Amino acid sequence: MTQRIYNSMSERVEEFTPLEPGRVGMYTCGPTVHDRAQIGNLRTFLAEDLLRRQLEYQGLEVTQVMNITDVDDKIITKARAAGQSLEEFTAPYVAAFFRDLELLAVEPAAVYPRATQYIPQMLQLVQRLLDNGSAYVSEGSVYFRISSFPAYGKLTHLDTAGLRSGASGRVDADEYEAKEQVRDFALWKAGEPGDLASWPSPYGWGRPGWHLECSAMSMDRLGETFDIHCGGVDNKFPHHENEIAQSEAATGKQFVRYWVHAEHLLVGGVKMAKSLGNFITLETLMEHGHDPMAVRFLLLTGAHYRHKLQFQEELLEAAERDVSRLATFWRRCLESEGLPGESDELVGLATTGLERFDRAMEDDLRLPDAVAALFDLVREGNRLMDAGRVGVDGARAALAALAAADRRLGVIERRALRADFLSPEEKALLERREAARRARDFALSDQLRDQLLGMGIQVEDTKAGTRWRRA
RNA sequence: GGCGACUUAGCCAAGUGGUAAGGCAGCGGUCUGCAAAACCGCGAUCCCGGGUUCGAUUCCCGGAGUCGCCUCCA
Repeated sequence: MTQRIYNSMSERVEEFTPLEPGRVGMYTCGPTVHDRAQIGNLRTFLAEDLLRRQLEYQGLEVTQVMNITDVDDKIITKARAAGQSLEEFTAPYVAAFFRDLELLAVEPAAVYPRATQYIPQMLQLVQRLLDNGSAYVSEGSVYFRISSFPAYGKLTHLDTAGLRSGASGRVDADEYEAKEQVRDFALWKAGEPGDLASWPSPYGWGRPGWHLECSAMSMDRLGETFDIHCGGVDNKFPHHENEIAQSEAATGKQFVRYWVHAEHLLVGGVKMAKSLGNFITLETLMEHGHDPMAVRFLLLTGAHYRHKLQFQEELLEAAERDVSRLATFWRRCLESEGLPGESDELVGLATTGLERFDRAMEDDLRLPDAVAALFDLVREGNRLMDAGRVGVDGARAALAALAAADRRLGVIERRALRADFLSPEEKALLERREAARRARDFALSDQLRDQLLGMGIQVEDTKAGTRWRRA
């Protein structure tokens, strides 16, 4: 019943034991709000949601912190171009981000601190680093002196001395002139007074370097050593490596105990990214008629979180069928309450099904495997129900197992219970069809059924009577 | 150039030293007035070549291909 999780630092699956029994501190790198999140970003947040839900399922009390980066070069450039303040420019993207999370049933973090609210804490951290010789001031900026931190590179296992600076072709060499060494990174960037992103500091006006905020916020909210730090794989280097350096150099303590990284979402074989122009947002998918629960299901179960996931919009159709199948079975269990049936093979199947699900989840969140157990349960449950061999106990047990799984999966109940109501016109159509069908006027009955389907209502005739659902 | 990951049926994708989950799609049935939902049946020499082993898809070596990171990145 203990959780196992892959730790990027050790490069192996480890047993998870929190620093403080029963409580977990979890920091998750959040969005930089210069644009709408694309679904590759969302995949990472969903993986983090899955981990958090799993830990809570195991009875742990999780304090999750997710930062919002509301000051960085892109934001500054765009805000300046729009003639807006940082706050004005980022507000709509912050709102859109929270809306996406809510649509995807992501459980809210305890706090969402923003970089612009943490300037004092960041400056304190900079001062500590200057005081102990880990940093230096140069031309109004402050840089971290990597040569002072021998463990640098321990997360990504890179030999930074041999790094080919600029190998990615993304860096302008001029940027390095003020540094002692090319690999040193900025803690504080010199700026101009009165600029839309400039704060006073002992080193002059300026703004924080990107890595600094995560160290300042995480240690402020979770302590100088905390349990879990998550993010996308592309944040391992340099972001997380730099966080480790500046945090551990400042405190002399281990910064993070377990590093958890989610893999990329690929499209057409390559990483989905804003800069590549191959990105897609949740909003777009919804405009295409896709259900957010299908998006959640696909991003979470389409592949294990540490594996790349090939996104194709057609896969969402399959995901929709999957979610619908689970939700249909859920409702069928609800409706089975009170049926006589025989007791009750389904009770045992529900138990073993959930055990299989839990076992897979405990082993580094192997959700794709866990879901297979769920589908086995659904198939068996349907089979037994078709045969009239399910009673109250079985239905309840199956429902309980599904609910337990859904505490992690997070799609079944939401889909099963989603607002289902009929407009007066729809209701009238349904009643007319009922009357026609009773009169065995199948031509009219079928025509009305087609009409309803065109309106998104699937009509089903069962032994127990006619029912309907939103297709 | 350095480091790392991946390669399993039409598609997505689990997994194991003893001949391979699940889903979607497809085909054939059952049920239904017809559908829908559901159920039953049908599909894989696990990238290639060596090696270790009684036995490898699973471990080791080599090769091919794809992808990621190497200071914007989830």
